[in-house]
Amino acid sequence: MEILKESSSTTQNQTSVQSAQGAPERTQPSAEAPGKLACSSCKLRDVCMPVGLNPEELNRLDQLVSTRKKVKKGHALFRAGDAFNAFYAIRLGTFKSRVHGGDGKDQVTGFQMAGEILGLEGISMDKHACDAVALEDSEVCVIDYQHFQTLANVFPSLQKHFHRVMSREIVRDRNMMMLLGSMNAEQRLAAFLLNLVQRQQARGFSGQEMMLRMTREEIGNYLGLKLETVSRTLSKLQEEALIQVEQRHIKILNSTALRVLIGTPE
Amino acid sequence: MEILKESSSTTQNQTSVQSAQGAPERTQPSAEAPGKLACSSCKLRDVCMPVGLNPEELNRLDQLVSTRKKVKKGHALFRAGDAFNAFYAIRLGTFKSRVHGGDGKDQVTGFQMAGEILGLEGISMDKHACDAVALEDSEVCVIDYQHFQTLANVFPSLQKHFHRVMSREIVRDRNMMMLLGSMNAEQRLAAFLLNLVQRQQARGFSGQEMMLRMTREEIGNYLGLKLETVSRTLSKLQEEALIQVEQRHIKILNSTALRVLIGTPE
DNA sequence: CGTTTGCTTGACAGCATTCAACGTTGGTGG
DNA sequence: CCACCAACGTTGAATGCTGTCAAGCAAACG
Repeated sequence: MEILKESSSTTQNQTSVQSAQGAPERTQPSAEAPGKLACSSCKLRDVCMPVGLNPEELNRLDQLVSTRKKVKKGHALFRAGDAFNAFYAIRLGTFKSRVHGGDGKDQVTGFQMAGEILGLEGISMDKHACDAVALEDSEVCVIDYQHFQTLANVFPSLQKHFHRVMSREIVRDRNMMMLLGSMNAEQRLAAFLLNLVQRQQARGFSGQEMMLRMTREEIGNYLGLKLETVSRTLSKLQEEALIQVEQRHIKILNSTALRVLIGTPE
Repeated sequence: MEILKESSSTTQNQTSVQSAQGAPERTQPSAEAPGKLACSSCKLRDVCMPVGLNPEELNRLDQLVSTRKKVKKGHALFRAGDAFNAFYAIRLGTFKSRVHGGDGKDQVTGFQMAGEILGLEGISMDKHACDAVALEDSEVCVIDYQHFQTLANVFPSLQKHFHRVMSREIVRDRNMMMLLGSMNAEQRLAAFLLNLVQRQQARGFSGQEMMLRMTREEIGNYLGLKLETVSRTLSKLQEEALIQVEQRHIKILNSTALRVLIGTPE
C-alpha cells in the first residue's frame, strides 16, 4: 500500500543553493562532499548506471560520480542550448524532458524517474537539445562526459554499458513513436500507466498503484492529447473498472485488460 | 534539375547472392574484395561515418569497413530479434525502419538514405529491435561493433563521433515525437517533405525536387496518418501551390510557405 | 495484355479538440 | 482560522479533422 514515499520527504530541509527569487526555473550546482554516497552503496545500484559492472569498474565509477546537484520543483536541470559537458543520473525525484517547437509549441518527450539517465541528447551538438525540468524536488548525480570517457576507454564493459543506455533511449523513443502514430486515447493512457507502474515496480515500489507527478496537461502533451481528453479518458477507464482514479493517485485494477487494450497481452 | 540519379541505375546488374525464391525479404551477406572502395575515397565521406576524423583515424576506419552487403528492394537488412553484432552505413539506396506493435500493427520509425547509419538500436539488447527493409536495391557497409569498439577505445575522437551519431538519433526521434504529438496532417507532410529535400541537398542533390522512394501507405504509417489522408493532403498542398505532385516526383514550389506552415520560418 | 499494386477522390462516421462552465485543491494573506 | 485566489481537474456540447468504406483510375510487373 505504500507507494512512492521515496521522495519529497528527504528533500524537505535541504541546503541546496537556490538561485535568487527573481530567476525561477534554474538552479545552481550544489556540490557536496565527494563520495559521501557512492554508486556502489546506492539503493539504485540495480536500475541505474552501475548495472552489470564488476567490482573494479564500479569502484572507478564511484570516483567519477562525486558531484551531486539538487533541483527544486519546477526548475530546470538544463535547458535546450546549454553547453553539454555532463549527463545526469537521477538520484531522487522525477523530471520531464521537453523539446521546443518552431512556434510556441513545446512537446514533452519523456518523464524520467530515479535511476534513469538525462542529457544524452546533448552529445550530438555539444549542447542540450531539450529542457529537463524537475516535477518535484529532485537530486541528480553529475557525470562528467569527458572524464567518463577517459575511464570508459580503459574499461570496455563500461563503454558498452554506456552504449546500451543510449541505445535503450532510442528503442524507447521508437516505441513512443508507435504509440503516437497508431493508438487512440484509451490505448495511449493504458500504455502510459502500465509503463509507469512497471518502472516503479522495477524500483521496488508497488506494481498496482502510483502517484502521478505530472499534471493532466503534461500527460496530454506527452501523449499527443489535450488535457480534457486525458481527464475524460481516465474517467472512462475508471468506469470500465480498469483503474481507480483519485486525483493523481492511480490504482491499477485490471492490468490484464489494460494490456489487452493495447495489444500486448503477454 | 537532375535529382536522385544516384541509385537504381548502378545497382541493376549486380552480382549479389540472393536467397532462394521461397525465402523472400532476406538477403545473404555478400562480402566483396576488401578495401576496394574505402571510406577515405567514398563520395559519402562528408555525410557518413568519417566526418570529422583526421587522416590517421580515417585510415583505421578503412581497415574496419571491408565488408559490404547488397540488399534487394523489399528485402530486410536485418529484422527485429536478429542478433546484433554490426551496424551499417548506407552506401547506396534507401531503407525504412519499422518496429512491431503488440498486435499486427507495425510502425515505420524512419527512412534512411545514403550515408546514414542503421542498426544502433540493437546495442541495447544485443539484438535488433526493428526491421530495416530496403525500399530500392541498396548497398551497405558493414561495421563490426566489437571491432569498431576496440578501435574506438584507442581513438577517442572516433568514439566521440560514434556517440554523436547515436545522440543525433535520439534528437531526431524526439523531433519526430513532436511532429506526431502536435501537428496536423498538412504540417506533418510539410515537415516530412522539407526534411527529405534538406537531407538530399546535404548529399549534393537538388533542394527543390525529389523522387519519393516509399509508398503513400509507408509515409502515412510513418507520419501517423492513413494513406488516403496522405494523398488528400498532398493534393491540398498542390492546390495551395506549395508543392507540385507528379506520382512520386515532388517539387517544392514554395519552401518558405511550407516552413511557415510548420512554424519554423528560420 | 491482364493482373496486381499503388494512388486518388467522394461520402459519411467517429473520435478528439475546442469552448465553456463548474468543482476541487492548496497556498497566501488578512 | 478563514477567506480568497490561482492552478488544476472534470464534464458537457458542438465543431472539425482524420479515419473508414467504397469506387475508379493509373502504373508496374510478369
